[in-house]
Amino acid sequence: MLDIKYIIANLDEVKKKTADRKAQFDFDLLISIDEKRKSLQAENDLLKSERNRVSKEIGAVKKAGGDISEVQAKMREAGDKIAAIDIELSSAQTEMTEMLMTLPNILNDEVPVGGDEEDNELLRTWGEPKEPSFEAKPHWDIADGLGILDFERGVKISKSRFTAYMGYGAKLERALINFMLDSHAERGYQEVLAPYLVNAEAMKGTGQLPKFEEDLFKCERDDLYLIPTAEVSVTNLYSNEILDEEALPVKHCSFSACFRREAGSHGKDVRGLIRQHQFNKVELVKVTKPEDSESELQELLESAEQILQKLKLPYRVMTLCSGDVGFSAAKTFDIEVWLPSQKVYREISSCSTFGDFQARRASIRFRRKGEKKIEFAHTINGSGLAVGRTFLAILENYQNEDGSVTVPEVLRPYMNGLEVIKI
RNA sequence: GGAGUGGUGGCCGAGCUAGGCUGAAGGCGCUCGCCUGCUAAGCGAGUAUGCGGCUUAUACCGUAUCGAGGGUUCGAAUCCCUCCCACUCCGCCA
Repeated sequence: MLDIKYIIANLDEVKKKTADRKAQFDFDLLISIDEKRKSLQAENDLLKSERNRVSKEIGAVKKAGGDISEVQAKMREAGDKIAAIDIELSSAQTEMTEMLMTLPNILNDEVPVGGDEEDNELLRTWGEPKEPSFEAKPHWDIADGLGILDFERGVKISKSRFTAYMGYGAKLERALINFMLDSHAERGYQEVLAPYLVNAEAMKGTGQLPKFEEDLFKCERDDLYLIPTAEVSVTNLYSNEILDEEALPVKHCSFSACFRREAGSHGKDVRGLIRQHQFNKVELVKVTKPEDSESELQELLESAEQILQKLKLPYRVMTLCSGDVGFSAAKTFDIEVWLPSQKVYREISSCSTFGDFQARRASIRFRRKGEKKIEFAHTINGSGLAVGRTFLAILENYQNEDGSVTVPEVLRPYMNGLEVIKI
């Protein structure tokens, strides 16, 4: 959420940045609601002030045995008026907040202006895409051959886009999770295991609600939502808190299953593990001071990249353009891993800084040592990495001509020393 | 799911069946100052947040907030209603 005061003071900039995203927003309406809200409050405060003053007097007079019936009647009228304004005021406040909750974050200046992912900019590339001497198979064929993924049975017990991992498949997935968590822990990230079901407040805090309800799985009768990413649960651990400066930066790594309805992506990536309703992910989450957020974002990006480097998987890093940056983010880097079967790079991580956007929504604040003033923190997060996509990238990049898959060296300690997955 | 207890400031904890002087006693913690050879103790002062106003470095003023929402009242932490949450016991269950 943006600060209404900031919006008013920097209206042109905010309008331009919103337009760069190709987002629609009625700023005139917002401003008029805000003005209405302020004048209502001024009027209301004045009346309440008067009421408080007179009420105290009434108490004193009554105690002294004086007559209060006349003032009482007058105050009754004042009370009615206050009640009426209260209703108007709170509806203006609600209206304003609801509007603000649908306004996307302001993009950082470095974000390239562009329409869609075609306009994303290449930041760097790591590793050489290997050219196998044979025709690279897609991961679903490899997995089928090895019996490590059971797409049919996954669908049988649930629905499409749900998959069962079998045998070494399950083990490889688990190895990846542990490997990733251990790697991040070495870099100072504290591990967190948080709830997968969260309330609407948490979803509003990180920006999934109110705008993107259709993307979420909801447990209607309990009024809880399945998290689409651990970002939601981990970031919101600090909601409505005022942190000590020394507690910053908060650095967490968190494994979770993630649940996404993938509304609007029917027919996309229907085969294989690329786009599942449920997938595993190790998420990195930071809460920082404003002045540290840029360097902490870079560090977080490197933390995500090191996983691919250790796994020796070729990748590239893209700076998302204005049209492709998500609603809550101020700037985003995507890491894309090489997939030999499709000969393309596919997203495997998304690392973003949110400025104080989420912190305002979730009310995550901090106080500098010796200062009285409270400031909003900055939040940062990124996948480190999407485990399912890492799994499939390994199958494709480490596949051998005979259908077996070599286990990346760094994973072998997590696989009881297994070097090759074969039939 | 059944029965019971309870939700007050960073924490503990008064106040809540006599509704006003209680943003809220007291204690702890913390901050600053004093004192002290050092530490401890002691002494003094301070110590919630949102919104609005005014300044804009502070300060200050108004208002709201004692789980949430609503009601009664001139006035509610205190009375009434609804909901939420936590804890204990029973049941169930990993």
